[in-house]
Amino acid sequence: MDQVYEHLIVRCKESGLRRTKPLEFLLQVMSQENRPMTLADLAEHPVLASNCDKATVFRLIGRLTDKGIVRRLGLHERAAYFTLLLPGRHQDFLICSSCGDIKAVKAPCPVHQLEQEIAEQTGYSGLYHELEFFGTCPSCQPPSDTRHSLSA
Amino acid sequence: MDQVYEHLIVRCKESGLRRTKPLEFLLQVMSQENRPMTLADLAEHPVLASNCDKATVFRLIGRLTDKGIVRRLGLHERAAYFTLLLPGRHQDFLICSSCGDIKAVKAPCPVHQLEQEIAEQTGYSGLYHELEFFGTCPSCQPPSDTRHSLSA
DNA sequence: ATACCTGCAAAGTCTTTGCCTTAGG
DNA sequence: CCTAAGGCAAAGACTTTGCAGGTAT
Repeated sequence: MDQVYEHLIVRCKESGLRRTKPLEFLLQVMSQENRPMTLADLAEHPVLASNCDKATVFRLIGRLTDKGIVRRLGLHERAAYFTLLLPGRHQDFLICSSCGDIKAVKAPCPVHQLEQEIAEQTGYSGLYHELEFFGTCPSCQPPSDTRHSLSA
Repeated sequence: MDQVYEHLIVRCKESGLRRTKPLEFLLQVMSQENRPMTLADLAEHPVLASNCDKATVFRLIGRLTDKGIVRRLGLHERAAYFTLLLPGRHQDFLICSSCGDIKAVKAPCPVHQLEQEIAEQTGYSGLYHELEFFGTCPSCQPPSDTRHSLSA
């Protein structure tokens, strides 16, 4: 836990971020909580609430995301996504982090068995899952030499 | 495609929704696009933009979600979630749709191979994925008889 | 005929930015 | 010293709601 914190501090330094109090507090909170958190979760956490501004947390998160130290979860646009729920049809998605293009994954989803196990082990009911793959689509990749794009 | 539309119309009727123009247009658009869409995607779609108000789309989506005809994707609170990106550590999550509790899934993630295949088949680079399980946690389930909750 | 639904517009909530000050390296 | 980072406050963006009139059943 504390090891994680130290690791993060090092990576921030390597990334050229200045070691400020707010940064330290933020990393401390995130490494302790170890779960996805919203800006509000973070900013309202006692440690952060009493030590730095919401805007600072916001900008820190932005920098950490740029440096690849933090990841923003979910379909990226800042808006809710909705999809039809059709009986017997389950879709997984492939999303381009750059242009935001979303397409359905053709391959069968390999998660159903795990879903079953989780239901049994945790007592959760009405279980379903969402699986998204993120990456950079061929059109958004920097033009290199002779890469064959097998699909658009 | 049109079959899907008809199916949806039927389900809406069964759910007690009135068959209004905006509803028809919305279902038409969603069944044609067949991908996750934001409220803005929907409301700004030519068909909907010229035929109904944003607020109407919003309320329709709400009703459809209540009826289980549409699903809202992602971690549900209306806010972005952030998580640490630690080398060699991948986390999948189990989220309670009712209380919003988020915990990490213990079991190893079964998706890596598929991820590999997708990278090869689509030409996407820098691929990663997010997998979330949603359901109702034991504490949020209506108290029934003698269910053993094997974990909290 | 009535309850549900729509459109318009305003209010709310969370996010994002400007600007000046502070402080890390 | 110089420039990145912080704090405060205002502006933005998307979502959500109130209300009055329309319409499916």
